[in-house]
Amino acid sequence: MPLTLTQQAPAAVTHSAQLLTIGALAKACHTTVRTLRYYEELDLIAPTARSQGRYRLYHPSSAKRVAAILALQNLSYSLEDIAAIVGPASTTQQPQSRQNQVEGTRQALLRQQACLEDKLNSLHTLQQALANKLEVLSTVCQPCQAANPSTPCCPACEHQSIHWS
Amino acid sequence: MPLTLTQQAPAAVTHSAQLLTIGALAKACHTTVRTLRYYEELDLIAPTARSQGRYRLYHPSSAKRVAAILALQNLSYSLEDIAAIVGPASTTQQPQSRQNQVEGTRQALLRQQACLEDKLNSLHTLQQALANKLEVLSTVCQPCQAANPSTPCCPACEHQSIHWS
DNA sequence: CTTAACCTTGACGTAGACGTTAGGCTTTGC
DNA sequence: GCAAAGCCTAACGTCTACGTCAAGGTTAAG
Repeated sequence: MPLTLTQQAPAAVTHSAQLLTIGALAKACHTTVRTLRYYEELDLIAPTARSQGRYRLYHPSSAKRVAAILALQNLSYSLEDIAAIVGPASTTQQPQSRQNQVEGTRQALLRQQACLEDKLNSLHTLQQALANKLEVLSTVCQPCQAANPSTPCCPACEHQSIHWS
Repeated sequence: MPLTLTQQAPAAVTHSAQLLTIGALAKACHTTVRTLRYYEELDLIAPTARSQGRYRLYHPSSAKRVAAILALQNLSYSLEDIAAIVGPASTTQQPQSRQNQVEGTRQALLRQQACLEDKLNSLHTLQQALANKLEVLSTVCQPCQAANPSTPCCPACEHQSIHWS
């Protein structure tokens, strides 16, 4: 949700409110303070406000964004790719028209969906190959165990490149 | 297939044979010489022999192993994980019993299958979530475009965390 | 025999994603 | 009002997976 900061430079707010310090946010997201600051450097997130003492303060909803970033990282997207997917934190802060917001989100979702499809495809291919190999291994190859280990394995193995070694 | 090197220290062989130089192997695998040497440092591969001038020489079947490594990398496995999957090149060189070979391969395949399953699961979950979000976006959220962009979006969006921003 | 193309080891450089330390201010709890 | 815990900026360190010289030896071709 828009971190509604109607454009005033991050106000010096008392820590009291519902806002989280960076440590609290980190804990909530099971990550580290350093990581969050690094994300800020890359414009992936931005504090909702700053305390009088310049502490970063975050709206609890920021956790969602952080969670999304971490989830994408788990899928081995680079932070650069992730930035392209979730969009920069800074422009995000600027109030856009709701229409733009919705469309932007939609585009991002579609991009992500496309990447995902690719990954799933290659993984499925690999899964197929793996299943085949295991099958051959337990049927054709098993009987040939008596052969000299330094000779090539059975033709079926050869053909399907069962052994890597 | 076993790189049959019946234990003699890599013989000084003339380049002539069926063996590939590192450059040729690299080209065959669409990778670089540096990469292959790096894999050797990590004990992921090893040359079949050396020429008189200490050139690395590889049996063509080495390409399969390299291809396997590259394929796994493509799936964003770290080289360390890959080493665990395909096993070290050095011990692989030692002739084992065929039984051990088969069993080792089977174990490796099973390990790889388990990893793969995990990845596929998280990807599928994400895919589901994505589809849901797109659905909500085009049904529930679309009508609410007139609202003030700085207010939170519709409850459906809120509930499903549609917007990251 | 010479030369271009290729290979050798060694070593330093790089980009991404943080970890860690230093020196110092802020906030909270008692 | 004071200590402990937490946060600040700045900057250097680290790990992975190579890229990129450098200085020199090796091979295949003509």
